[in-house]
Amino acid sequence: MNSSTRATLGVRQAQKLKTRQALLDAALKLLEEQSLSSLGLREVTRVVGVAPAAFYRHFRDMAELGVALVEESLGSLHVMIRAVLAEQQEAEEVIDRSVEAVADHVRRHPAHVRFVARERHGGVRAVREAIAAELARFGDEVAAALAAQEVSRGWSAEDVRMLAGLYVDHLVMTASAFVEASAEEPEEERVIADTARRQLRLISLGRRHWRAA
Amino acid sequence: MNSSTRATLGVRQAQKLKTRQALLDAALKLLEEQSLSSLGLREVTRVVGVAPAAFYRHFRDMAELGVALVEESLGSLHVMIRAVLAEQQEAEEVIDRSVEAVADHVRRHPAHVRFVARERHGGVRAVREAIAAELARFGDEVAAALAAQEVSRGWSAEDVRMLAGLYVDHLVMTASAFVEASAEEPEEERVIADTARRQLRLISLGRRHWRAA
DNA sequence: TGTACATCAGTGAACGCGCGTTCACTGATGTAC
DNA sequence: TGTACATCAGTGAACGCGCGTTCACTGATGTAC
Repeated sequence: MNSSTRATLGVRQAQKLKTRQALLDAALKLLEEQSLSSLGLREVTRVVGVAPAAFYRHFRDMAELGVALVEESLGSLHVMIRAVLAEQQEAEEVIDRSVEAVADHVRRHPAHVRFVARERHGGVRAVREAIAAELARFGDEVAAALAAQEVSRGWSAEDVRMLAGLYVDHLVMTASAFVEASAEEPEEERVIADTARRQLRLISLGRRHWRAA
Repeated sequence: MNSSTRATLGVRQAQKLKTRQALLDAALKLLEEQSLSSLGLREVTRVVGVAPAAFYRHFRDMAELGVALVEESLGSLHVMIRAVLAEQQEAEEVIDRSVEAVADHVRRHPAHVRFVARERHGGVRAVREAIAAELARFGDEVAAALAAQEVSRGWSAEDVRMLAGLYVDHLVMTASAFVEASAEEPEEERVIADTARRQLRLISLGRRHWRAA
């Protein structure tokens, strides 16, 4: 905790936040090897080094912790997406930068990416819904950026949103592929990046030849 | 059990297969609401109505049952994919038929589709690997079919495989979307089908304009 | 066909274990004056 | 600044419960003659 946080929140609240974060970190780490619906409250508190009952000072149950993890995981991804969208460059260059940004993001936050991939269709409804809602927001944001581009002149809003969905799905897919490969040979990472780039190039080509209906 | 099965296997083996199938069916049903890594052996045997220890006559553990479910789930999908690939028609028509086939498959086997979507990135390694291997086979098969088409003249094998991967990923994505929507309003199903068709149309357009490198 | 023995799918009781949740508590931090 | 009281994050013991796994068993089915 830095001094400004302490000054704003007081020692007690700062300590509480610290414990909360430790619970989130411990859970995220444990979730590399299992899924949320099988993660135990006691497992998490044991790693953190607090009594099991302390968990309830921060979360009602594991589902609530999961939703907090979704916010944390997709928050950082959101930042990355915004950065890529902000750049205005040649299509080819945007593709290269995007794939590199995704690869980099996965390298920096492998556990977050794995968590989202795993729980996107996982066994905890509240978490699935939180992920779906956040990915839908990404889609809207990408759609807004696409609509502003010259290539989209004459496109219907639905078509732009459809394309944005394709990009977001592709992003999640690529990130999942990276995170699952990372444990194996580094060569595989290059293959995934290369495939992702070619797929994006093909989509970009389809985009340019789309007949505005 | 029909008479030919009984004649081939004998009463005892036929009964054993029946129990095994009952275990698979019960597990699949329970997995609509949870994930494999949290599914208990006792839960499954309780639904079937056999003693917990009977489970071990059929599977070493839940992971092994999960792998059997992967075979069952992707086997039927495999049949569907083959049927679609076998048809030789106009691109537009192939798209419509494919999306309808996927929608139909999800309507017929919702639990299988949900299972694959959930466990594709789930917490059980053996099951993830079984799904990945089977989807890779689908990709190869789709690639072979694409390569045989006129449009692919001059394409490298890698590019064809890249496109096949895009199709398989899109199929899984669309199936997941259908199965998650089904519980809600039927209108949503139409929207998903419509989006899927337009995305496939855009990809098809990109394919036609791909410069053979 | 009938008999004697072998196989083996499923039983039911037992086990030790870790789980989620509750509760009254403690003691450091916060607040009012 | 100092004191008296309030707050509340974290404790530790206790609970009942369902879990996975083991084991010797039973009795229907299969096999050999």
